[in-house]
Amino acid sequence: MSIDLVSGTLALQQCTLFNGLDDAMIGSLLSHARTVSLNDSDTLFAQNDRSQHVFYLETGQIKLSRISLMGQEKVVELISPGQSFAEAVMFSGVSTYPVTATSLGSSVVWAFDADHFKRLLSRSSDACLNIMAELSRRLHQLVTDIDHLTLHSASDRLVYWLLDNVSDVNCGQTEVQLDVQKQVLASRLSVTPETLSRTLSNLQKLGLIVLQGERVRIDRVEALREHARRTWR
Amino acid sequence: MSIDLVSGTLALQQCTLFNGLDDAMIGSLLSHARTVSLNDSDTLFAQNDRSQHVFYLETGQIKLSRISLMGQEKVVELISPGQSFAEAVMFSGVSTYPVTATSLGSSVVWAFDADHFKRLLSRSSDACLNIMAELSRRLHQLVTDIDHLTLHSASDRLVYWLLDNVSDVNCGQTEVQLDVQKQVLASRLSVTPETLSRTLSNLQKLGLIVLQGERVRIDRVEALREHARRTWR
DNA sequence: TTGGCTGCTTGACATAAATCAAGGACAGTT
DNA sequence: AACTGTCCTTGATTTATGTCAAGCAGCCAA
Repeated sequence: MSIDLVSGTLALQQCTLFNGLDDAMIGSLLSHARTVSLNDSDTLFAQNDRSQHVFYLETGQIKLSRISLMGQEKVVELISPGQSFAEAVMFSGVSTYPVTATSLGSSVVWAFDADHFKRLLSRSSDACLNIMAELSRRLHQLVTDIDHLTLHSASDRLVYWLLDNVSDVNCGQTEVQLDVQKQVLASRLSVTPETLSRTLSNLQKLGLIVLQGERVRIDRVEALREHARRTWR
Repeated sequence: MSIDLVSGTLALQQCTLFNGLDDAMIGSLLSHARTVSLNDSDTLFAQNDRSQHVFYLETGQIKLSRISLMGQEKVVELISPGQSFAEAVMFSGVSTYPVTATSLGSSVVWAFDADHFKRLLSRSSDACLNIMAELSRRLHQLVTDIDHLTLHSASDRLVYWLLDNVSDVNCGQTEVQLDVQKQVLASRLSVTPETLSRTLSNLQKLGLIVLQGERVRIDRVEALREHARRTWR
């Protein structure tokens, strides 16, 4: 299905991957793009599939994961609406996706032809600089991830994730919407669902959070932050 | 100190970060560059320092590490001669280094002005595409690192590292030069020096490697590879 | 209601790796 | 040779987290 030019342009301009491109370029991209509708747990592409597209998530949620040699799955990243993904593959010379993209719930993504995109970029170093910025940000994010995964305990990783995902802090009190299944979050944090469950209830026992089904209430954000800082084990 | 134009150009052309630039551009970069000589454990820049340069390592070895809130150090990357580093910061808009760069032994690095470099890039989308490729490669590398750090055991991580660092395979037999202190390697692999020591001697007991001081001999590379594949725990 | 999903929690147990602590191997210096 | 420092190894012990297994809660369909 094709995408409405006006609303499409508006959407892409908000996305770091595209915002160095002028309207004509975006228009050209959109006219070659198509939308893909996915149902829950549909895979958009699998690890080692030939990579020919760059994607933008319009609605829904996409899980990027890797399957290890032993068949274990690890969630590498969770994509939210408005984000682009699979752009790094396009430049790296690798011709297959290094991860599997699965839809959580139903999603709508836009697929852009990678070669076409690259040709456009070769005409705009402005856009290139933007993309380099985006790639660099992701690099830093990954370095921080490694940091958290290796330097800190399961409990700390959870706390960092919670603090990174607070929607809004009002006088030190806030809520976090877990909008993923706990087992997905567990994989993202590299712990088992069991440990995540125990860690959550432990934090509750400590009076740092209150569990309310899909949400987690944090009464004293500072106290939680302090906890992560102090309990380095 | 300034850098010889001819040998400098030759060197930079070998480095992915620079090989999209034409000779004139490289010349311009070199004329603004300066060399920095470092002694063992000198720091080139520290985490949170203002970032103004991009670096190329001529000789020696550089350790990029992060200090966590609790003062623990984690080695993020080891730079070898011929590699560039700190280029991601330049694009990301962040104005401080996210890691600390320390010299292991004495090193010589070339420092390039980041703004000057960026100005050159804005005139060559060819060079940009090259750099994007390089950044993407690093992204994939980091994703793989996370994979190894979280999906596999300490022993597996060591085996992967050894296999990644074999110099040359002759009829299934080869050697790995550990050219870093074991404690640095341990940090890179996110284990304690004690565990690394035990793991190494355990692999030796299994007849998979032979320890020879600074080097590790691998008699049957395939057997080692098989070991990592089988012992998923 | 009943039954059958699927996801979450909880408990008992196993284990890899960290920690704590001591000793050994070198290399450099006096 | 003896001293000193740094790095590495080895052993004993602890601990966080994974594993296995059972039970519970919510949800949908028949």
